[in-house]
Amino acid sequence: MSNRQPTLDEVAERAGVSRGTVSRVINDRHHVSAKARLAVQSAIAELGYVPSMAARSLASQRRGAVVLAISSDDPALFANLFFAEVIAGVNAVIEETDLQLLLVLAASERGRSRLARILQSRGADGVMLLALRENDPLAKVAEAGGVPVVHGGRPLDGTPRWYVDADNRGGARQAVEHLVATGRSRIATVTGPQDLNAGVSRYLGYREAMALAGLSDHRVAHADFTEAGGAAATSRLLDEHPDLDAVFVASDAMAAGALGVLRERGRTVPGDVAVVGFNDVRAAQHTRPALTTVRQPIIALGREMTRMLVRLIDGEEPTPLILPTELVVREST
Amino acid sequence: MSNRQPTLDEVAERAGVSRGTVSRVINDRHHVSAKARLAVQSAIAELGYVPSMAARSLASQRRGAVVLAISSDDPALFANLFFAEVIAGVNAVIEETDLQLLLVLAASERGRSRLARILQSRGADGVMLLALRENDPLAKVAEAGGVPVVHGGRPLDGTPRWYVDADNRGGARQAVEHLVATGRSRIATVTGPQDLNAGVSRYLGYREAMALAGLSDHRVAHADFTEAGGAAATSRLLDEHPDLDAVFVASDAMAAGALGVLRERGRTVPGDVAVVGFNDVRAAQHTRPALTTVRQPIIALGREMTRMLVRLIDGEEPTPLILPTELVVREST
DNA sequence: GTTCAGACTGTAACCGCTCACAGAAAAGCC
DNA sequence: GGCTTTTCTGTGAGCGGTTACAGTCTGAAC
Repeated sequence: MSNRQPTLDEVAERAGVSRGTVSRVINDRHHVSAKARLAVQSAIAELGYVPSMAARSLASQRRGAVVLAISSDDPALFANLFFAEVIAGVNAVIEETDLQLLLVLAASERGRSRLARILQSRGADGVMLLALRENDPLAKVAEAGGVPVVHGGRPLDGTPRWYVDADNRGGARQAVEHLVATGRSRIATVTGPQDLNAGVSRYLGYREAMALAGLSDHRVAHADFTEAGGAAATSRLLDEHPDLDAVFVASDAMAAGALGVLRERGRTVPGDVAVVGFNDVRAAQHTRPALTTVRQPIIALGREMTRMLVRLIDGEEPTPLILPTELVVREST
Repeated sequence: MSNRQPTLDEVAERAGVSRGTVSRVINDRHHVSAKARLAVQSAIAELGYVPSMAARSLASQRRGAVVLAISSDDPALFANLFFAEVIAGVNAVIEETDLQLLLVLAASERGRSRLARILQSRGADGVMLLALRENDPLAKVAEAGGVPVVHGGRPLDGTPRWYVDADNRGGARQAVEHLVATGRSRIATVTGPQDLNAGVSRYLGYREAMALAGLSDHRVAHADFTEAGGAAATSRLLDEHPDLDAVFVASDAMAAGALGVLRERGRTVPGDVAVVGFNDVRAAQHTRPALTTVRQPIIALGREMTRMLVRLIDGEEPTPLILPTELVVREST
């Protein structure tokens, strides 16, 4: 059944031309007469010819594939809507090209060496990198591969040449400004991990907005982007600053935890305390009260990373991109 | 910087042997003297040699890659923890091999033809298929590729030769038996879509358990696995069968909807009505009351699919696999 | 001391495509 | 019509491996 696929030579013979001409038609090159092109095209159609990736990439020295490397291989961490949405965005662009998408989950040493092998075996024409912590060795591995690397989100240490990031700082500022505008002044924040750019930038945005509004920004608790962490941080916040009337929580998961603690502690939301989250994950609509939050264009992040990488592969020189965020006001403010 | 990678010939020369011998060492074949093997190995280490995927797959006619095809390219649908967890499981096994993982999101015609191209260009040694609805054309495309195909979950029409599935029927039966054991007898069910195997099997399990317990299984409402659908179905159920004292809901998302409706209608859970869900998504712990549910081993699903595919590629003949589910009792029963 | 099986090694023919180069055909010019 | 350009086409040498085959070398058996 699995009859040998036809080869370029068979197409050439059938079309009555030479191998070179068929190759030119396939790769849409100039210097092919209309007649020859037509003959080749119909031969291809009749034979159901599809060029062999392997032969093509051996001869041309490019691979026709890119890798999406995610710095996480703990299933619990990877199993995260964020990644799923990024992948959806990446896929949307990949589909328009004839590139293939290689997925590498690479937080461990093992995963990293897999990526290194792929790159060294000329296995990909480019890399997209996601979710890097401070000093993540994955970045070095990727950069050493000799192919373009696009970062999703800036790593904390140093700014890579090419990246796409959400406007974390601006979004945080927006959120806090909204709180100020609705009459809050003793505004606290629960931050994300401070070894992650998103954590730092959102905290920075909070401080900027507070400074601009002439408010004190000392009501701070650091957490880790998880629901439990958010709950604990909120608890500390209430202990230390019982007067707070609003809290900007740097992720929706943490905000869910915060809402729970506020309820337990007898504070009404948004009556006593207004709450703003960050990310706009689907669950944000289902908290009670529904969460006001900053929407991050995650799918667009994936899409734009991929566009940027494709441009790099084509030899262009794109510039880094910061995607705008958007405040979504619901019931919690 | 991107200095040409060393080739096999350079390794051969440095080791003072022929190309063939180097190849044998790399592929761990017999008939290589210890001396030659050692010389080659150190030459490889010194040169940092990594074989070229492209050349190797051209010559050997295998690709060193498998594709995971997901029948969904609507970002909203794909952005689903289910898929993320499957991918995590797949990755865990892939990491142990030297296979690469190609991801194809293929619900549309375009996605499907991409998969077809990959297979026809001998771009993969095997395919894993996920989330097929009745008559999903993706299945045909995959089967036509001439490489082994492993299904994740049985499609509704026909049983594929190789698949891994969760024990949907058994899990449903377990759930209902639990309700019976805790003293319920007027047990209703909200089903999933009946063009999806999971929907049908869970309904079947419900009916089996009811029959075994000698109870009537006529309290049924069909829905679509979404929260809104589950809410609407529960509403209908309460209208038509106000006497029900328990409901087995075929997914957690639908169960969340059901809990909302029950609360609105003034029924206490589990006092008046016990509720069991299915899947054990993370959110199930956060509903109020926390949801009793059937845990599906999603990561294991990905893992076992991949193991099965690897065996097939190695020429073995694995048998289909049904993974056990597990009842997780929380507050709603 | 032959003979011979068996372990090792080298050789060379592919695998299916790309691409630089050279030759042929067509077009443009005087 | 001859000559130069320009456009098209064929040719052949790789790309970097795998693998069948043939040859070499060993030690054991006779």
